[in-house]
Formats: sequence, structure tokens, C-alpha cells
Amino acid sequence: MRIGELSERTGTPRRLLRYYEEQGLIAADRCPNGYRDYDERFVDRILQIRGLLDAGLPTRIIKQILPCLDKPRIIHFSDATPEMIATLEHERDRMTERIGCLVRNRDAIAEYLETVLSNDRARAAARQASDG
DNA sequence: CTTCTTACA
DNA sequence: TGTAAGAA
Repeated sequence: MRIGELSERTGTPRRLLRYYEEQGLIAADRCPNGYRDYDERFVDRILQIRGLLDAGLPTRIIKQILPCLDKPRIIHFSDATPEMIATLEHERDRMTERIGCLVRNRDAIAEYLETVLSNDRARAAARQASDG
């Protein structure tokens, strides 16, 4: 498939697809006309990349991890170098921090929503009581 | 019409 | 990342 189809199927802008390739995250074949040619496998590949990106991992780290998590969603290193272990630990901690931040923000919003909604309910109840 | 590359707000 | 420009 060409970049347009892959873009639609992964919800990823073409611009980004080309960017990922430029960063060495993916390597597409080329048609005789120069167009990039992707096979089904790329759909999943892109989704994995986006997932890692969403998790907050920098593309340079993803580039190293990607080849280690082909089919499954599991990262499996056959040659876990000390450096890699260290970077993974770092990324794990960053994710934990990020999760904590998300939880705090979600709770803050939830609390705000609760007060607003309870006020609405109170108002509706008062309206009912005063008959109109 | 779709994609390519390169460059810039 | 988005968008523009010019070519294929």
C-alpha cells in the first residue's frame, strides 16, 4: 500500500510517516515511480511506534526497542546490554512519573466536575420544590 | 489525483 | 508537526 492508505489505517499524518522513516524507525520499499510501498506489517508497526511515543518514549529510544518487539506487544531482548537496561529503567521511571501526573490531573478535573454537577442538581431540585 | 523532497513560520 | 512549492 502507499503512504496514503497507511496513513488512513493508522490515523497517522503522512508527514509523520515520512518523519519516522527519516528517524530510522521504519524502512519502506520503493515502487519504480519512487512512491513508498508498505505491506500489512507496517500497520501494526506504526501502531506500536505511536503507542511507545504516547508512553513518552523519545524516538531515539524507540529506534532501539522496536526491533525487539516484533509480533507480540512484549519487549524481549536477547542481548540486553547494561546500557539498554539502564535506559529502560530510566524510561520506566519516567512513565511512572507521567502516570502519577495524569492521575493527579484527572482527579482534579473529576473533583471540579463533581462540584459543578452537584450544584446543577441542587439547582434543579430547588426549581422543582418552588414549583417552576 | 497522489506522492516526493526540501525548506520554513 | 503543519504547510508550501515545484516536479514526477
